[in-house]
Amino acid sequence: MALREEKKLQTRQALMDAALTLMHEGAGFSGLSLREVSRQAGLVPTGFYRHFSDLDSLGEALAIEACHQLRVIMRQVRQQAQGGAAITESVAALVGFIRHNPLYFEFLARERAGGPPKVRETIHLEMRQFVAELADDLAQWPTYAGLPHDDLSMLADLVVNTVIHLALDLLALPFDAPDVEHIERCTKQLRLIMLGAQAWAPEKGA
Amino acid sequence: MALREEKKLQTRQALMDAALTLMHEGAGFSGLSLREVSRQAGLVPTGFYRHFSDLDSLGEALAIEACHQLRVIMRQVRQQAQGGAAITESVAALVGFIRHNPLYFEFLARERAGGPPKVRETIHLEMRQFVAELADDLAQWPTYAGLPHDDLSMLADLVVNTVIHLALDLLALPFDAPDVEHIERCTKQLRLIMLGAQAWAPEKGA
DNA sequence: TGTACATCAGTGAACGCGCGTTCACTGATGTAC
DNA sequence: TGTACATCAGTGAACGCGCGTTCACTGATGTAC
Repeated sequence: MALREEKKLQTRQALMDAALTLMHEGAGFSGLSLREVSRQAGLVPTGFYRHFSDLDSLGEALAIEACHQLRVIMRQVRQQAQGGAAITESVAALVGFIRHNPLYFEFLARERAGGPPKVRETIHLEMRQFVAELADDLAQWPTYAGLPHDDLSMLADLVVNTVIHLALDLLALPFDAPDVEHIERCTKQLRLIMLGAQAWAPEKGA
Repeated sequence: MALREEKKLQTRQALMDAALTLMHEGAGFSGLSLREVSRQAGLVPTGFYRHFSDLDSLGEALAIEACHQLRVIMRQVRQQAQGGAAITESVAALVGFIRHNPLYFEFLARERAGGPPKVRETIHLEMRQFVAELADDLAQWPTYAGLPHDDLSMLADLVVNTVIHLALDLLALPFDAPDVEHIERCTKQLRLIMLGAQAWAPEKGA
């Protein structure tokens, strides 16, 4: 029962890749058609139903997988950061990951606001999870240890936001365009946020 | 030639409103059809062509109008801010505007990342304009007067971003849901950013 | 003011097309004995 | 190991439907005289 199962998973992945590829070229997930995606995956339209009940279901699978990938990346970046790397290096690492596998990031960035309700909901829940994890991390730092949970969450939200905005900007550029400007701006913004947090901490911790 | 022209403008506006209404209920601009929009506007499909050459052209018109509205609002909010109002009041004013006319904001927030290329481009250009205007404003403040133009632009970008994120969150909520939490978080974030900017200013101005 | 003509926003029929979904099928893969 | 049967990923024909777009039209509004 191994060979058959494996081939099925491959086809399923081919469908997801096909959707991402078409979205990259076109007008977002809502603009896709079941036949178009199946064709791109080298599958006859009716074969689609062996893997997903409809297009929305594929959309949810994409949202879940994209969030999973982002989570893995965020964990690595955070581990680097705990190893003492500065903001500059963390941002560079994130940019590397984005450039390495851009299609899932593009999906997240575009459908977070513009996608079908179910997809938006899935992404939204995952994002809250990221923010919570980052807030827990920040609580470990001596500078922010005294902050109430609410404030840590607010800070983490601001950081995640700023980074997502960088991702959006990078994905909007052609693949070979110079991106130094955007990366530097984001790095500065994060440094400014951290300065703000330091000024915020004693004020609130007192 | 006044009556006819006026009626035509009314129908054009009806088409734009129809598109916004359908987008609010459904899956974004890419999910709209020309016939659907025309029907919602009380117009026969072929009548659409008297006003727009195709759906994308309507999309561009929506982008331009939405940006125009946002610009007007931002100007008012900034004038209030120059009158000495604190961040809290500025945010409250912005929230009021968003709640008062949410559909154009929803269009901007959703299609900024997820829409067709032309629409994204239009919104992107307008956003850069906002950021530039805000940067000019900030340069008037004594605290930031010494900052280089790049840093002001970076700061303005961060502020605009944070506010847009608030708008996205508010629009994702049901109309009558409690939004105090989000508003407070955004207000805190802006205060933190301003603290960061104050710490940043002498560092760079020296 | 009245008349004859021009404009043009909105109509309605018609077209070919890609869509999502159904159904019965094929044949390779997996299982039982 | 060999055989008979079960499973099920992928096929291909067929359907009814809404789509975008064309075309010739109608009749209210606007203009010239």
